[in-house]
Amino acid sequence: MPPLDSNAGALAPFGAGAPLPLLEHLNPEQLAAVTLPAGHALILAGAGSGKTRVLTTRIAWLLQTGQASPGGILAVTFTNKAAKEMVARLSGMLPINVRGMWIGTFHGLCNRMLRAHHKLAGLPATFQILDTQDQLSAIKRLCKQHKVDEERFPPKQLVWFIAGCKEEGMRPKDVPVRDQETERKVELYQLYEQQCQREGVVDFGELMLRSYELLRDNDAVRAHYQRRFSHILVDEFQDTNRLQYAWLKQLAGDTVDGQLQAPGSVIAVGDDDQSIYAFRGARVGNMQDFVREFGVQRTIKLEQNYRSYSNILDCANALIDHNQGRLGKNLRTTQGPGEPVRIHEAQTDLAEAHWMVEEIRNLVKGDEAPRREIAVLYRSNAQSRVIESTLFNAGVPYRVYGGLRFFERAEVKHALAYLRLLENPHDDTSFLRVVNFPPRGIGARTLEQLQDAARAAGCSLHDAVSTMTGRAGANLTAFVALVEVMHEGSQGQNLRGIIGQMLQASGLVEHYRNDKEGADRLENLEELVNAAESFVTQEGFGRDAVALPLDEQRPALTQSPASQGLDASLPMAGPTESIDAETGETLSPLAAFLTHAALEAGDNQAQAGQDAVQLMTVHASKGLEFDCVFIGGLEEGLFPHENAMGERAGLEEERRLMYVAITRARKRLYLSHSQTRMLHGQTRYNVRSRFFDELPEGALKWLTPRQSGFGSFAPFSGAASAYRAGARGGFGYQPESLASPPVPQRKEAPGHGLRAGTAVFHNKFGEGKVLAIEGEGDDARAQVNFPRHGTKWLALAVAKLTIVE
DNA sequence: ATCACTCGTCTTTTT
DNA sequence: GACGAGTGAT
Repeated sequence: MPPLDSNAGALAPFGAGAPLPLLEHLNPEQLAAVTLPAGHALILAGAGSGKTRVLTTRIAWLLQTGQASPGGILAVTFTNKAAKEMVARLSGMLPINVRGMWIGTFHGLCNRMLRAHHKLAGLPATFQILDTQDQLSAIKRLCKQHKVDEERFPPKQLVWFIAGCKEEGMRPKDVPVRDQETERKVELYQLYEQQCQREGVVDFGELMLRSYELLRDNDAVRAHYQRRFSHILVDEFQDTNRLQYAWLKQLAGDTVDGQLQAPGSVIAVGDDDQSIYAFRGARVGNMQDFVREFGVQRTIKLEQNYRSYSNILDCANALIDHNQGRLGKNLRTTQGPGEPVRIHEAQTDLAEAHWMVEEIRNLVKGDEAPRREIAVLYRSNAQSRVIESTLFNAGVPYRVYGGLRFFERAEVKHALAYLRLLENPHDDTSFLRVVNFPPRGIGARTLEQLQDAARAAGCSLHDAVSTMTGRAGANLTAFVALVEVMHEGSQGQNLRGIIGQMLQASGLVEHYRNDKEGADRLENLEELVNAAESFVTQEGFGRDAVALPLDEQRPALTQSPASQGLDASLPMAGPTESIDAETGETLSPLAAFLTHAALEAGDNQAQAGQDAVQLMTVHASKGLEFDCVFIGGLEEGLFPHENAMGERAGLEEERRLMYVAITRARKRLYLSHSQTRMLHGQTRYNVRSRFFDELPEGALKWLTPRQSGFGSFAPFSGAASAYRAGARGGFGYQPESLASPPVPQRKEAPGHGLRAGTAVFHNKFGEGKVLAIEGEGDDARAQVNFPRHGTKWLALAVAKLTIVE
């Protein structure tokens, strides 16, 4: 989409001139969605139907035609990635400063609202956000303090319980108590809330719930935002939970006699067939509720798929048709049938991996697709191990999505904990995290005493330090003094200076420098300084973190009449001055950065840029697309997963998951299953997934002979279709007899294919050159020289080295 | 305080 | 089978 021509003609109100360039190349359904008249609407956007394009073009069109000002739009997504993408595309379409617009994640926007009205929301101005790790450690601490039997009430389960309550919008008093166990949990929920309040921290669920309550309980605030946001757009609506839906309703308007009086327009974009997050509270039913409660008049289906060939879409359509209660949608394409969907049966998980790698190499060799356009998808993370090692042995570069992200790494969290103490010394979670790290002679017993003292006095650990005596007291006092010194040293410094100073003064740098395995960690700490730097400059320390857009961040449609007199940066336009008074504050760069770190964990893509095969779970693949897709482990018990097969809802979600997986592929799709698989250290004999029987035969090509109807007629089909080896030995079920043409069991001989002079790539160290090889098999080591990190000996069985061609 | 050992877990995950 | 958390010994 070319950038908007900024002459007056192009900005003429809708209908006054030639068709807008913005609207070119849209199909009729897309055009209808983009130019919907004011009013609530549901857009059912199938996979690959140009959903993001429609969403962003709609916003651009609203702005361009003067129907909305930047400040009047609220667009909400689930992930930072999606929000960024929307912002990027929008700024490509219009010469607009999108920074001050309310485009972001649910949590990001809630945070923004709470920062602006922190007093009304009952929070300190500098409240910090607990991530899941922090939340768990806060709960553990609480459990210890209240002598909770952690056998009966595992902290993890409590976290889950509390998060679940909040997702349903329930405070402790709202939770129905059926039994003693629930009663105790509710009690702990309440204690946890008190603890968080005392420490000035909120978890993710709290961010959402507080923001909802702020709107619900405060007429002036609610009225203000309702007036302000004339256009609300929601992405991935099928993934919203009850609370998020309720939050949207508050923003949209007030309810009279069960019907929402919402003058503005709410556009919900989603796909019920791609709802795969029920396990974390997503409620597809919100789509039906939305239609009913908002009195939706217009529903538009985007069924034209621009991604895949029809064989692939036929599979997707046929599969999902087995689900009940769908809103109903069928993907179509004008592309031809393309290649058949290939199906392979392997004898073992290892053989399956070998087959995949062989196919991948052929694809790359035959120039069918670059490696980055090939994805291997799996249902559970455990499956990645075999595939990774096989790829590694074959010297095929690959990249695994998911895993530990930057701001979740231990050393980074340590550093952040120090920074948080600078902002708020009463943050006990952070206090405990670093009070003895690096070690300074403050042991568990001392901390127990300190916690008792703090509880007795009803104060923070920081304030309880003064009650401690003896050597322990002296050590604690020294720590508090250290924090105080760091705090004073940070005055008048920029963010980079503050962090640099903290890294030195805390002893973190010293500690990792003395640790022989600390090099990576030191590097990550340096990276933290860089992250802070780019946060301040490029990221413009703004969208999520700053209290509210201030004057210098005024977003405006430059040269556009539409923006005149309508200013996104005035949150409190209108007769609500009493609230207005609250909004003049900005967060310090440090506080803003800490918020950013909590709200956006960063990615783990150290090796971005490398042309590598993409490995990820099916969940992680949502929203992505690839030329060639492999889906492995299509076996009863694994996909569909055994834990989900019990009830229809669970099985249907598995089927949607499969639907998501299939629709990732543009050109080629490979499905595979294995007769046996190593799981939890035991070999399991698996039956082919029922999903194979739900695909249209005409679109398939069986690479290995199909065992007719085996999946459905297995002698032991049913809930427990996966059998443990040994438990059923001698049942007459011999994998050998059912085996298809034997998969060549190639022993990966020398495997690594490295020799002196080979150019290699390492996830951490980048490109380097092999100097020497030593040992064989699992003991093989290579000496590699990396320009940036010097020469290192790396065990090939451990280090991820790929050969650079 | 640090290491070595056992024990338990093991579907999916963003914020 | 493999990893992390928690515990006990030095």
